[in-house]
Amino acid sequence: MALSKKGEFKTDDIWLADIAKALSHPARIKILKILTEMNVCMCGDIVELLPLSQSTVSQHLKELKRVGLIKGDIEGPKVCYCINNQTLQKAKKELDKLFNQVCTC
Amino acid sequence: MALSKKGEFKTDDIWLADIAKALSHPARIKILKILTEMNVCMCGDIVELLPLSQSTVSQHLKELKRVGLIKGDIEGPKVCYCINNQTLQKAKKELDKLFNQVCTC
DNA sequence: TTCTTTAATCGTATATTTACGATGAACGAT
DNA sequence: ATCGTTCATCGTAAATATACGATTAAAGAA
Repeated sequence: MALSKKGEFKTDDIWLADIAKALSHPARIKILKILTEMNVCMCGDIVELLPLSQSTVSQHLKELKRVGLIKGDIEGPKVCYCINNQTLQKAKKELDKLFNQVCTC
Repeated sequence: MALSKKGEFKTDDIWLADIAKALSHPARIKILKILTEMNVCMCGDIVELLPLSQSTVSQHLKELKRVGLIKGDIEGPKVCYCINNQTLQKAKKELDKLFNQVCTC
């Protein structure tokens, strides 16, 4: 693991930081758990389970979608949200890599 | 994994979100890597390796210290920073738990 | 067509984050 | 006692995040 000098940040670090940012709010962590539990569900269902307004939940969903952790399929007026396993798996792998690098235990 | 209703967020989710927040900037990810590579080092050494000012790096170190991911031992005018393996291990465990819950792959 | 449902977006307010230079405090060395 | 080194903190500016209610858009149902 070479430490590059002053230059810019590595693409990998930027990507991982961005994933971490998406996970940096308890509402978004809970949304991921809800989507797992329900397998697939609508925004309204999630609003029911969170102490937040519909517009705020929509914003959190947008952030999770931005980094690709979830997908949203439009079905008429509804939107069917679900976990995006591909990104999730990559995130898991990269986080494992970081912790294995950094953890000396 | 029971989904609690509207109420407040779970303590575990809040803690994990807070750890994720600490990891949500590439500078802080790189700092963790630097501290691993060097084992132990001063703030000045880290400033040398990042495209940020001393005061900004100090703020990032403070954020990592806030969540307990690093420790700082004062040695005269210097401060010796190092990884806090205990918190790191707990973070790894909790993140693994989340991903194992959420990842259906 | 009109009404209802669903969810995104707009407008807005407040708080937090990120960044910098300048200053200050702590300590060792001279 | 003074100087240099090291790092935290202060003051500040700009950007981003979080939250809400109100509005809009899109589609199915009446």
